[in-house]
Amino acid sequence: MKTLKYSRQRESIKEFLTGRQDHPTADMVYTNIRRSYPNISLGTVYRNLSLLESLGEVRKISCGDGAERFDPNTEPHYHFMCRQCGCVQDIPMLPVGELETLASERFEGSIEGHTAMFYGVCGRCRETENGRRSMGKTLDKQSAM
Amino acid sequence: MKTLKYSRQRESIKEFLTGRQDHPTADMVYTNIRRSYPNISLGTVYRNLSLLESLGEVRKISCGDGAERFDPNTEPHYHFMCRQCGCVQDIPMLPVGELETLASERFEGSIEGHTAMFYGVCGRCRETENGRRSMGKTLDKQSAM
DNA sequence: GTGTTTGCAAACAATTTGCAGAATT
DNA sequence: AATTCTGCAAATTGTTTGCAAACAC
Repeated sequence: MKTLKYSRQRESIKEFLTGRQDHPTADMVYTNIRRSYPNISLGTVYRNLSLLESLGEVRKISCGDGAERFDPNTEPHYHFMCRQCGCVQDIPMLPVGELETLASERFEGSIEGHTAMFYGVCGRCRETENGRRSMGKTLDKQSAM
Repeated sequence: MKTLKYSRQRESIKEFLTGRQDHPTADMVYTNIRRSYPNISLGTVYRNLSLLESLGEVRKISCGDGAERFDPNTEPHYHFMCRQCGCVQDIPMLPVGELETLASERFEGSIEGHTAMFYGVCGRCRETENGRRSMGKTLDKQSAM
């Protein structure tokens, strides 16, 4: 049998994720959880994140910048990624179901869902960009916290 | 200065990609190009793919299944990924620009573009699924060719 | 006690990079 | 001749896994 046992590590990973809306990577989760659990290992973080994902309690999002990101919000919704700072945010709009209808019309497979990713410059970067231009490297990884 | 010099390797990578609509990974490109250029190295394939990408001649698509895929079609368009066999296909529909308008309305950053990925079961898998059920592993990597 | 979860380290997979030599201009 | 590009191998990065000990039930 495959019963699920309690683990404070898993609990705190879930709790940490729930309190964030920046869609952290496994490594960001690890770095932060380490404050409360200095002995937790990266392996445990990965194991729990994928367990939580398969339980449907978190969702994984691939944004093509190397590491996967994790989202505590499992309701279908769209994302935005900033080409300047690389941050990932939620887009506060309802997914457009009609897209799937449109897609199905010309597609021979069955369509069960979809995701969307918007690109551009986030609000914070836009301010900076307006002030002083060309401040060196684009898309530098944001710090662990 | 940063001039671009001809290379038969790059040429053949581009040519190979153009002839495919299955969005191969770097490794698939490598395995196939090797028939014409047995000495080509994986590093060269990666270097050229990202060069071509930065030249805007191919597009990279991340579908969260480990490896990035490459698409010779740089026109904006949507993709589909089969949860059964993992294949990635184009969706023959025009991107819906209104999505960006909708997203902009409630978002403080600037939106410059978007992509969408549909999920479901592809036409070929649907047939198989109807015939005999539960044929073992789901989502097994497709062969290199 | 039985079975699940952890920490650690080693294994893996995908991608990048340094360098000397080959190819292009 | 000056640069760019290649092959090779080593290095990085992100993620997974085997195993003995720790923990939950």
